[in-house]
Amino acid sequence: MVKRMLSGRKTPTIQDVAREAGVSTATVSRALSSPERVSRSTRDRIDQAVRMTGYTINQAARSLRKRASNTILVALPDIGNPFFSRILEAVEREAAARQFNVLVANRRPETDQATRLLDYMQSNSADGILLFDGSLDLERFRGLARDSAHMPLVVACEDIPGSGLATVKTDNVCAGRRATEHLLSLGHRRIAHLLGPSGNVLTTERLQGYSEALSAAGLPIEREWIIPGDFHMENGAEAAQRFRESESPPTAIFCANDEMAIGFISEMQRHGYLCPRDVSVVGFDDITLAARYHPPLTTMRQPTEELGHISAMTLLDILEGKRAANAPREIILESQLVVRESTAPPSHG
Amino acid sequence: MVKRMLSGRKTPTIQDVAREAGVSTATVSRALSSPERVSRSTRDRIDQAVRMTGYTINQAARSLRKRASNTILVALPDIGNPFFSRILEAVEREAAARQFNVLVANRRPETDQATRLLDYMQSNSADGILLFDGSLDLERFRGLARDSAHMPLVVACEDIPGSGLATVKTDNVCAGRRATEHLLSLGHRRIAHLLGPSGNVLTTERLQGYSEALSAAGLPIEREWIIPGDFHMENGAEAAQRFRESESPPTAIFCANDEMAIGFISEMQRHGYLCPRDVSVVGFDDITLAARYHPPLTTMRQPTEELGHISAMTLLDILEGKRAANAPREIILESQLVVRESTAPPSHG
DNA sequence: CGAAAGTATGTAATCGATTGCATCACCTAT
DNA sequence: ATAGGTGATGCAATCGATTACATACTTTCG
Repeated sequence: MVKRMLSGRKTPTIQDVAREAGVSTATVSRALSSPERVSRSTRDRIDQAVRMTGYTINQAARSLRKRASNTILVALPDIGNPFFSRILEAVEREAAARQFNVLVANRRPETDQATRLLDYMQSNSADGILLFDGSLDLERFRGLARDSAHMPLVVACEDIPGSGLATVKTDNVCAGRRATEHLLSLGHRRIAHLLGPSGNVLTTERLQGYSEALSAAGLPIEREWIIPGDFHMENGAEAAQRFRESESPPTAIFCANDEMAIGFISEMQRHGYLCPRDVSVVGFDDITLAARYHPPLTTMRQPTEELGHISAMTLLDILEGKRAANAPREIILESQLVVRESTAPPSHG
Repeated sequence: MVKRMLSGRKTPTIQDVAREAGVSTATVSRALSSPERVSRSTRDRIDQAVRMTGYTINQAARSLRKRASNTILVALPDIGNPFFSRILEAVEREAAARQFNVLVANRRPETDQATRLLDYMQSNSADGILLFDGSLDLERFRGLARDSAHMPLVVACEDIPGSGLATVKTDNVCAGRRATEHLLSLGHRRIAHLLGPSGNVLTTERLQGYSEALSAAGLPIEREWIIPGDFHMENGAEAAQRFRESESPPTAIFCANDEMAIGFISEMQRHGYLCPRDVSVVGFDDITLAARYHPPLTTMRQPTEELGHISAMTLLDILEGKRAANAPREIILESQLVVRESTAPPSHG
């Protein structure tokens, strides 16, 4: 009876296991999800039957009935960026350890991201969202949601002040200030800042830290040396051009991420300038390559691993009811100044 | 009737839409998935009702009934590696454009990956797998699967010769040969090779290309200068140490990826050696940073974007029945030698 | 001894969308 | 006028797991 189906059979269902073990499907279901509710002997028979049939649960059926997909959605602005892909790596690790699947949604300029993300939730494809995309209009997103109060959503890296949402981020203002203070302490007085993408909280916070440090040192903030960027290496190269064309360029620059810092240094070196001899550079993130760049990059290290790990933990805790959804908290991680060789005192004060 | 439910309501279902539009659920379902099968007027009423209720489909219910999840699984060895995260980016773009979700599964050393991946399939969480993880024991994986012949699986980057599986890869042997030939043509005679992870097809193929080139030039293959690695920068640094400690080190090295090349150069430079003056280096992949490294890296460019795009297309075509699952084909993309400044003739022949 | 509580299991409704088959109205051709 | 065809729609079974409730049996204790 059993053997004749060996070939050409369908995927075994819980019915097959029940029949094989001589119990009802209810018992099988219980044996699998709460073993302590089933007697030892029945449990053994069921385990045996599971092995015999090669049964695996049908997630779709389970999701339908339980109204939960055991899946989280990770919304990223740029998977290709090592900073985010490292975070994704940590998120995936934590999720896998807790038997959750991870869906990724990269930003797509041509698509309305708020609608897209919402759709994942409303269609029951994901139970919660881990939002790393600072460009999403969160207000609108929550406006669209019919039940935004109970939407399991953890905002990471960026935040919406006063939104009351669970948030995991780093101390960007402070980090921006410390990066700038490092340059000031080396004796630099004319310090440029290469911005992140406009409209991004990260950008404004790092800029604020930069401004605070300059003001505290009694230095003016020169509009001209606050340079637009969007986290790509190309922006660094553009900034380098502006430096080279200037009559009296700054002696240092604080870049809102490492890629731009590398783009900047690379382009300067291509034209015969040396870092840190001619210009000091501080980056942000401490991507793997920063330590191996030439010169090794001074940068504000973000706790990438932790950002991913803790934000995932927070979301999963909410989903598993280990944490009240309406008791949000802001977790702020510390950045760390890593001094390497791309910064030095200015050559002529 | 309708309005009283405005607050505290459940997610609307197809039943709600049917009631609202005064038709059966069957008609609503048809109106949504094959509009041409319902009359113009009914369709309009249904569209209207969908808007009224804010209906979105319940994917779990649909998956259960259709036995398909509209989701693909991307299995990667290392999300954090920019080479793979760029690929993932391209995959996600293609999938999103075709309304497919993307689940990611990064390799986890402590877990049996074959079982894990299979589970995604058998539990109906994913309809197909895009396999970039060269370390998976594919034979065993297919052995475990009860129905491996019909399993929608596209192998990318690596391949299993004779497996008959749909494959998208680059010409690694050829690329390895050309990278080595480039060094030979500059006049190098003692050329080291820094390997990828052992047991990986990529590794053996690139090594084969390297060996072919040396043999063709009538040069011996020195075991000592085939150095183990696993694609991490640290390996490059270790290789550098071996160079420095050698009485008569090679004048050039071909590294199986850019990270290791950068690790190598960085460590050499740290000890006062210069690239390419003291040693020429060829990398592999052409990650974004390669062009901006110092010196800019000579490397074999892999068509990352295309690898992701084409492999995703292939898998999705299979899933959508646009391509027979049993009519597999091997697609081989060309790599391209990008000569920059990390290679030069040896200083003393 | 008998009521109450506890344990193990079964029955059947349920989650929400899809689809084979049946039905009905209307049209056309012989 | 009738048979056959076509197009639009409804009915109800179905996908596979979960779980509230019911049932049967066992243990405990006054």
